[in-house]
Amino acid sequence: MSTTFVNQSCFEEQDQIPSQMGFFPFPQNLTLPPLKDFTAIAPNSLLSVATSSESFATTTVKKPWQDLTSSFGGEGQFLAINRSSVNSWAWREVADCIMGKRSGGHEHQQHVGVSAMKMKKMKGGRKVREPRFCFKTLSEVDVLDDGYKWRKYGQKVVKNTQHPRSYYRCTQDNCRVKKRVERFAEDPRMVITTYEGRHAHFPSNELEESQSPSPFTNFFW
DNA sequence: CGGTTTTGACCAGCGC
DNA sequence: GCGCTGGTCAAAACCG
Repeated sequence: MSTTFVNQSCFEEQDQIPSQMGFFPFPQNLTLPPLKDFTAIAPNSLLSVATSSESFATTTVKKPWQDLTSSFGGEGQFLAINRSSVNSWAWREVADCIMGKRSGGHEHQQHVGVSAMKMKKMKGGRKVREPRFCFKTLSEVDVLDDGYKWRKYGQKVVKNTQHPRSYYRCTQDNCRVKKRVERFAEDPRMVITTYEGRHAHFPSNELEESQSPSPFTNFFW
């Protein structure tokens, strides 16, 4: 099973990040709030989404974190992107781009730049690929707390990089979601996190809390 | 003692 | 076919 092309494609896309773009530091304390329904991502991070084996899109997160946290009722000190495939401005931008139905709506374009490109085709085109997305975050911590429990099952030094790539699998039974974590070769301050697959359950730390579930949890990653 | 991490071996895909 | 590379396995080590 070859799984090389997604990452490579993502990396190619980073050339399209505006050179003047600055990166905000990822907050040190990830304590509040827990990232139950959201995946933490710093402003100006690069978010790449792959929804099929055919294509993926990359969006640069530029919206001030205040806008997002207020619109989602959060109080945290960091930007969070809803994992849902709906109700997420960034996700919609990406989805529209992939579906090729990008239309007039210029409001969003003030905040988000989107680009998309074709992935390499699988040989034979037979294999079905899990949906996946990856994003870059400026962080001293390699593994960001996303609310799920992960078990490390491998580590590999990839070519032309000093930092190893780590492989994690969701510990939940019957959940085949995987993620990769690595340092960005051109800027080791940045962490690239790639998720593959969809969780068939809620985040583990959500079960321990008696809070009412978020309206977004119908579509979790 | 059970779950997690480490780490070398193994395997499959790809390019030459 | 062969070598390179990335992804996974699995046994041993580690840890609470």
